[in-house]
Amino acid sequence: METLGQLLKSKRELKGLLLRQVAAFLDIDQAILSKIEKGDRKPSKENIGKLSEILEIDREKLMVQFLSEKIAYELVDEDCATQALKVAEKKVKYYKANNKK
Amino acid sequence: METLGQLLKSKRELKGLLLRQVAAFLDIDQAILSKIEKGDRKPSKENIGKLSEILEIDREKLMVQFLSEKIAYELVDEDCATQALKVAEKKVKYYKANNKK
DNA sequence: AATATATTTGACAAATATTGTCAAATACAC
DNA sequence: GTGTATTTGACAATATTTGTCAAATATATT
Repeated sequence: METLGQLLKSKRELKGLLLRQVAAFLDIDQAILSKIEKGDRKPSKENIGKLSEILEIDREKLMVQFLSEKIAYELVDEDCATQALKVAEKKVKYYKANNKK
Repeated sequence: METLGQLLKSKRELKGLLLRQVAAFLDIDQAILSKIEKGDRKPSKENIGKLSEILEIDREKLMVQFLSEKIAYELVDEDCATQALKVAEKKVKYYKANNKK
């Protein structure tokens, strides 16, 4: 299963861009971008936006990758992970329906 | 929709326990427990275990409440929340199937 | 193999966030 | 009113995240 980092790296290489170049565009140190690709650091939301631009990846697709990976990582050690996700889905729907502001 | 804090508070009151008593059992300051019930602070995993004991709530039920609330809170502002949850579910299943160790 | 360039890694500091402690403020019962 | 329970906010102590940098490693070119 492809990780966010792997996706970013393969797209970057496809475009023939260097870490240095992409990092400059994101305005971060290239060490951080390297770690993001390696999965050692999480990108910020701002990073995601910029990455979707420069690598021409659909923003929403990237965001889903990012969020789902974060959540899955948080839950991987929990026995009741799947159940928690189902309940979370209900809660999100409930909040969104009611808490509009 | 009932929050984790509301569940904890109603169970505590049902048992006629004071914040002070429950907090002592959890070995935390009662101010923290009050905030947990109010939803201002998150309980630790250890807290959850102790709470399930003293309030006689099924541990897994409490854990699901806790985790799902945390996740829902993280996602509530995201447009693609539901999609992210579905992908997260796949990832969790994938990790669990493969990463056994 | 030697050089040049790209990437990765680790150590560390700076900035943020979380957590615990305490006392004062508020609410509630009698 | 008094007494007790709960809530709140300020603050310190801790832990986590984030950024910076240089050295180590890998990769490509000649």
